[in-house]
Amino acid sequence: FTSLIRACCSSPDLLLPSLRLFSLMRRRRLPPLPFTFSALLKSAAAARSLPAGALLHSLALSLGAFPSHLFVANSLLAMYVACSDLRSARRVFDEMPLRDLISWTSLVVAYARSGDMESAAALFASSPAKDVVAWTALVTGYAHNAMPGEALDAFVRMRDAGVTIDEVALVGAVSACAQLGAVSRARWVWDIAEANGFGTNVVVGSALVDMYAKCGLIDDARQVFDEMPERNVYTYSSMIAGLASHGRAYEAIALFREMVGATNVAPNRVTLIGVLTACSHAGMVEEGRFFFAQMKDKYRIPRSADHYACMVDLLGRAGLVEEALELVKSMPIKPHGGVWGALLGACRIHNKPEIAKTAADRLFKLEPECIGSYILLSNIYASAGMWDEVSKVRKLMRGRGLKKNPAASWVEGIDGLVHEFFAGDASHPRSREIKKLLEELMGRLKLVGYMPILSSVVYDVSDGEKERLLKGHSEKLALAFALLTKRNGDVIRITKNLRICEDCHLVMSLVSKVEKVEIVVRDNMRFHRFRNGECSCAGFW
DNA sequence: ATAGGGTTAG
Repeated sequence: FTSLIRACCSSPDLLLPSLRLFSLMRRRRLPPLPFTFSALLKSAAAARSLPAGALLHSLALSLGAFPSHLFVANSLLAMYVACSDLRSARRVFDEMPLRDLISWTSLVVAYARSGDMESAAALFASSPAKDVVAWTALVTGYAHNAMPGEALDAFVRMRDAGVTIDEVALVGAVSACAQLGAVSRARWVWDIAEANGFGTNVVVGSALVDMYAKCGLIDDARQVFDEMPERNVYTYSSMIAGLASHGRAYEAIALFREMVGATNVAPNRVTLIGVLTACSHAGMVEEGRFFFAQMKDKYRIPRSADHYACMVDLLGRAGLVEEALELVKSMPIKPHGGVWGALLGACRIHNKPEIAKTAADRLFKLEPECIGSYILLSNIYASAGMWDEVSKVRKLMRGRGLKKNPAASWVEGIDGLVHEFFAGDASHPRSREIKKLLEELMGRLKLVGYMPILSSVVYDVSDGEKERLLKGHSEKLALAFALLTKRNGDVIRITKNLRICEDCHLVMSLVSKVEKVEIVVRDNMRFHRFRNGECSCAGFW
């Protein structure tokens, strides 16, 4: 019976059969083994069924399997973690008369999944022993909670502690590098993967593809992809999304065609998001419509609100803002913030204050705390010169206690350190030189026809003041610093937390030509690669 | 016989 129940724990659909086997076993008066409970609890965990888990918990108590058996207690703990019931997990942990490393690690994971990395780290620190799995739980916990710096730090400490790194441990570090987007650390992690032969592992390889793509090294991502001995839906989805974010839509679509035509790897909803984003970032409206139409029947993928958001983005970016609005209205499922946000973004590009109002009103209800939509709406009104409306939006923001998060850019220096710049900020030690270089650079650009795009400034101030504000944009400061410190042949890589503005985009293009330098900017939307006066985004961003 | 893994969207 126990073997049969164990065979059921692989699939969430087999929870009921395994419970039925258990009751049959009880009717025949066969006493359950501790392993029987472990197997049953694993089924409940796989099905994420808290009711079934709690029932098994009380049965284990009454039949004496818990808390006396460590394995059963650990299985209970794992079940509560899988069902994201942190409190019950903690209670089981506290009631255990004996705990091993597995119990400690399970609870670390429970706290990490709940987003409480402080408690997770404290628990990890007080755990009496730490093996590679425990360390990995800490590293990936940080990575999952958008704390990539801490994740890498923990990874380094794990190595220093003399723990042998395996594939799973490395994946956490790779994912952290993807979030950081820092090239030198990405190379370092890749070296570790190579040295240990981990690159052939599908999960590590897929993570590396994603990491290189997010670091702006799309050709390296492709190389890792091409050299992988085995690829699955994650690998393809990462590569397609990476190509999409770099504006290489044709390659993304070609890869998708290869995937569905020449492999046994079935695309999923994430893959299709990559494909639709690729179309969007290249203005390929007809192709996007085609893939969107094919999703349900050809690939058996239901169209989610996320897919609609991609379509709204695609249509809206291409100037079909009214059609995008009609698509939202025709949706069979409830549009979420992403859908309205895409519409609002389109209104910004094509100056549609009325539709913007509709979209923003929905967003203010759906995501009242999200600052982005207020700023977008206010900027749309500002470009239309509707200053009264602008101040109304600003007032609304103030009333809700929302503060704009400051624009910032980062660039990795040759010292390997990441240098941070805020808009109009003079705190960098080399700020004077940066400012001087910018002045001189702007002068030179003007000789080749550069005119500052004053409309990129959304404040109602004089033209002179607008030009001064433009010069202080964080990505320009980062650019100047990079020009000041770079070696010949270096690619300048800048990361920005917000979308790059039109004026900075123009300046990057011109500088790439005048200074004969390649510049890669990662903004919050995508990558821009500037070479010889041209950007890979071809104006779509 | 129990613990740790990769992708997406304004």
